[in-house]
Amino acid sequence: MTLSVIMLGYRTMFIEFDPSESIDRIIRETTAKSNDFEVGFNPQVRPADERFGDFQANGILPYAKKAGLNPRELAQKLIDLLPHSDLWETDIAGPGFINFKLSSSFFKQWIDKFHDINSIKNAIQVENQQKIVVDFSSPNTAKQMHVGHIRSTIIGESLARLLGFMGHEIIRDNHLGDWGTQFGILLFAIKKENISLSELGNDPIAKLENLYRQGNNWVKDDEDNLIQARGELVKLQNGDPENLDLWQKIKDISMDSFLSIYEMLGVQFDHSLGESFYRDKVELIYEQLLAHKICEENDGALVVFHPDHKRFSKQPFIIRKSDGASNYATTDLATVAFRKNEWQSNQIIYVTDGRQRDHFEQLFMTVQKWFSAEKNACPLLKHVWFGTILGDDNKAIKTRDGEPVKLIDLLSESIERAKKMVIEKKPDLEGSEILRRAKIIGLGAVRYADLSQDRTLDYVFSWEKMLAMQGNTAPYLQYAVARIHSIFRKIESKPNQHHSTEYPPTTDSEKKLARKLLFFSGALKQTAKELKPHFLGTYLYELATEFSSFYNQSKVMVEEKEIKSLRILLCARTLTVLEIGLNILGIDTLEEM
RNA sequence: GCCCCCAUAGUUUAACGGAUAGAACAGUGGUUUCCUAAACCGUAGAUCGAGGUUCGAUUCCUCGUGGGGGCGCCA
Repeated sequence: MTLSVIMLGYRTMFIEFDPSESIDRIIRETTAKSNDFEVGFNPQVRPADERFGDFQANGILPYAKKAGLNPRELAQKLIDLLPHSDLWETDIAGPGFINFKLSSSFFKQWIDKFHDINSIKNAIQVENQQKIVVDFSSPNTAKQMHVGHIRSTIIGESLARLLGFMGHEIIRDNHLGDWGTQFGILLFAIKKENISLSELGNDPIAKLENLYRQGNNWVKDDEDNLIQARGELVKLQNGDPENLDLWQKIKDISMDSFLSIYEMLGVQFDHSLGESFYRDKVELIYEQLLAHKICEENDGALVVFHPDHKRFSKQPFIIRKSDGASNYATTDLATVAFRKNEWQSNQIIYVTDGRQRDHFEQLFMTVQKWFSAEKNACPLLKHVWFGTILGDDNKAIKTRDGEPVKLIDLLSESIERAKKMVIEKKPDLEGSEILRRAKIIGLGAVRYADLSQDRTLDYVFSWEKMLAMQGNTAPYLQYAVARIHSIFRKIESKPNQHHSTEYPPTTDSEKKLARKLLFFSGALKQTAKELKPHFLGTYLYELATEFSSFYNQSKVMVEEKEIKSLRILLCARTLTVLEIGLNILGIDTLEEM
């Protein structure tokens, strides 16, 4: 084999979807063969500030410090050892950073190679595929979905899409709250008022919710009522036919109302196994946990203490109430076992409000001890928690009269507001088209508002902000997509047609756009690692900004064929990346806005 | 009382222990015979306080201040 063949080999071999992996690999291979570095040297390759290059390797600094070497000299040694490549230039900067500046040849080959959703998807597949249950949304039956459920639904769906895109097997499970105390209260109210469930009118779920609220007041006012309500729950859980029948009807009414919302949001569950599904699986939990001495009787209840934990050694995890009824801790335990033993899942992701962190910490600790005692491999358990949506007053969002905001009302208002924007822009559009666009813009805006910032933060709900055309919003991203489509209409071509170019990115705006495209894989990986969709959102916003800049500076429809072909290619790639990214966030796009 | 989370421009926020802390909105100044100006380009402005670890701290540790949340039969 001649040298030129080897070089050619490098040239094609190293164009990977994630350029930082190429750089990481070549550094590791090089240092492994050198006496100056220990095996396992970590190059710490990161995207670099534009001023310094495209990627940087920071690993020399800590390594040199530990080895008592001069970092700049060591960096120079490494650079000298690296095989010559026409894919990048290197230099040493500051105390010992190694900067990699990718060549125009690299950019050109990269945008040629990752030309559609399939090539990108193939390139991002994980090596160790997992079977992951994503437990999200989880509304309570007998109540309407309200804003409190939107974050779980939107974040959960987005993570499910991302992990699925990366090659994991995803099971979406809607863990309905259909077996808890609220049923005791509701059944009590139904009986007290002598209500017939088949005569609730055209908004049955709203009627039930009012009834529940009324029941809740009765229970609060009078101890006897509370005892009666708890009694109804115990009867239900013991299989009382009348209560079971009522319960089933309530569940059906609730599911109808949930499904209409899930349809709007493009969410489909593989399972909706609520707490009730586990009602005959809780006895085994009590037996096993008692047998392993993981739980104990305390004040009539069955509780788990964790002596090895500073707080949970005293704060109990109640798995059976003193009246004998199960609670959500019980069903959550049974649920883990079911997902592991029946579905063979090796990972479970729970998407809930941050206020449940203690519960999940206790649950996970208990599960680990339990599985260990049973000699069963414990699935990886992750609690993906999020902050609260706040109103103008910086308190949890409520309607004026203090009621929770119904999710359907919120989504409808967003669509209404988007409709006004669409009509203002294109007054002559047909009504159905106005509505189609309004849905995509309005629902996208609500979704993106939730996904664009760190999920652990609370955020203040603002129509003006989420529907703004400027700034980090869904309409801005959708507008970038629409403009790209517009270009393809003008040049009478399709974005998904095969486009190629012999001309590398050259001008400032071409290079910057191409450069931003290369960071897509990094954004996906970081989002998956942290389970935080805002990393992807921030990236897409930066890409859209870069595109808008390019759009203003670099006209696509130019005479020079080479330049035109390159710019068409950049537009097509930008569109592909934006569409993949937005789809993962659950946001639809428009060809025209 | 115990514990958890948060604190970055006027406001909303980004930053996997790395270089001169990056944006957006609101200010302010500009760009349109040109693929959607719902856009783009300038400009000004920030790490709660005090210690510590580190070659390097918005990031890690300790203490303090301020805000939010959780702690026995709700989920």
